[in-house]
Amino acid sequence: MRSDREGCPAAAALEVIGERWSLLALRELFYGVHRFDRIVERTGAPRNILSTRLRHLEDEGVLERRRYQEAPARYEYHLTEAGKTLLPVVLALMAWGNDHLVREPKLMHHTCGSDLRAVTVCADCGGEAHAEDVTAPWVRPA
Amino acid sequence: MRSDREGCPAAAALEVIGERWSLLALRELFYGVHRFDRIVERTGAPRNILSTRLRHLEDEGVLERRRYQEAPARYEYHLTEAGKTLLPVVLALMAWGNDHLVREPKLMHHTCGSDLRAVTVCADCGGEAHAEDVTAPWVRPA
DNA sequence: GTGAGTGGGTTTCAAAATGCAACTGAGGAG
DNA sequence: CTCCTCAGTTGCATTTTGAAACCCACTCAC
Repeated sequence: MRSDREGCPAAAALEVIGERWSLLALRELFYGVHRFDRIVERTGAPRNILSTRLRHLEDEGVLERRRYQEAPARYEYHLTEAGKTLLPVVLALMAWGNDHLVREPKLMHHTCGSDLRAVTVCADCGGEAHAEDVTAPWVRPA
Repeated sequence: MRSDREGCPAAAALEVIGERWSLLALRELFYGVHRFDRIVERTGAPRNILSTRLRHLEDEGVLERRRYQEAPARYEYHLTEAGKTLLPVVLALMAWGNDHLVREPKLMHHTCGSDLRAVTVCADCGGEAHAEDVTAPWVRPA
């Protein structure tokens, strides 16, 4: 990752992946779609914007550009290890959209065999996380 | 929620909470900060932008405006039930920022007594979700 | 060898969103 | 009176976005 930041981790994360189209591009990488033109088609992002987003994500160490062909040089985009750990963010977003927004919920399939209903839990006790668990120590730098 | 949408649930969710400052405003509501001026101070959002964001989130049914005083009429913002279910999104973002971005990780405390390390699991088997669990049926409407 | 297609972009330019600062308006405190 | 609080709104300059066209190096079909 390029730079350490101060303050709230959520705000820091949003600086990396919070711009329009960034998360949709990441979604495609999780889907296994790695090529520029395919990502454009599937997200609907303008080419020039997607171009700057991908560069930003690369700078932040979330994804890497791999040359898969010389002459003419062609590249594909792949998640780094840090990038792969963004899955919970994408999943949480999908789960919420599934539950509250779309007409016909899309099914995701877990490797255990059942439909994936993603929940966020405490790694220690396994209990679901509640709003009361969040306290507010972070004020932006005065 | 106002309107059913088509296509990818993640994209639909981003239409609701994906604009700049929206998630930081929601973070504050989870913290228990409900007043306009406090949210402005703590997020750093421009007042006019925050104003439009809050109205949008209200329209989408994520939060509600409550009058807490007459003459002069004063309002505070509270999460609706649908809004409260956005916690996993905020938590996932925080967890990732904590792990990859900030210099000194912030601790969150779970009600079970230990530090909250949020993980996303399958509700059925309890196993962690992997990228392989995500398949890609959603192309944007041609 | 010419014309169309592929793939990963960049350029151009107009329209839209953002952000800063100042202002408003109804009251309360000193 | 005068200053302060709170929840905004207004005006205007700056930034970002987005649609469309273009570019370049190559390959493939004719």
